[in-house]
Amino acid sequence: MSSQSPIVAAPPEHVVRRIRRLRRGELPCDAVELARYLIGKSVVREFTLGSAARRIAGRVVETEAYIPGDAAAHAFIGPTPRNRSLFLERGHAYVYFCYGMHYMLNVSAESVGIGAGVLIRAIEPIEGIDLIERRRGTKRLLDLARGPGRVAEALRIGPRLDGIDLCAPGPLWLGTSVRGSDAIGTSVRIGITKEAHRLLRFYERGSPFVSGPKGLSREKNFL
DNA sequence: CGGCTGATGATCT
DNA sequence: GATCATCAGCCGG
Repeated sequence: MSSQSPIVAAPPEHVVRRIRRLRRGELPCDAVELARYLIGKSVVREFTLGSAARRIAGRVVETEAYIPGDAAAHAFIGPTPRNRSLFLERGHAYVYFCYGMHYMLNVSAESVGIGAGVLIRAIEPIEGIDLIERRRGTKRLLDLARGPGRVAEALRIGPRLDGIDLCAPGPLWLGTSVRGSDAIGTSVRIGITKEAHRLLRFYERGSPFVSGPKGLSREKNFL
């Protein structure tokens, strides 16, 4: 596989329509387990464009867990106005602004009052690809949502979605997987300096939609 | 393909 | 004033 266009086909519309919203009870009540669980699941964005209802959906292929007591986690310093969504019951969105220009989507983990989350680092676009291309300003499929900043831009996620329930009907929710997922690889997390040795990044093995240095997503990381 | 860097602003010390 | 859970663009091999 080189720099040529990848052999990846989005599922046809009738398959995509089968996505069912995940109930909160289906989400593991543990950030690490949740991070693994979310690989292969769907993220669905619903919004109106002009007067038309539109939908964008993707398949999660890469996550990172930020666990209680983790110095690299935003929740580590305790609740603040910025990170309060991390302390919500599992399955809520924590959206924050980083590096002055990117938003990032996390799914709160654990139970109420415990600050933990799962960063969605990459998704494979499966529905509304034309809308994503327009928003992202590129037609390169692999660049549409590879990396957490790109995920948020692809899904039109901004500060207004911070704190919303991802297990309820609304503009953004988690759904079942549209296709069986491959084995899950593990590695250190990307872009942090504290707690850098912890193996809390998870990704779908072999997926070209996964972000980060190639060496982090190789065979050797499969346990 | 890999490595480097400037952009750009909220949050916290 | 430093520190970011980043990205696009540019440069070299």
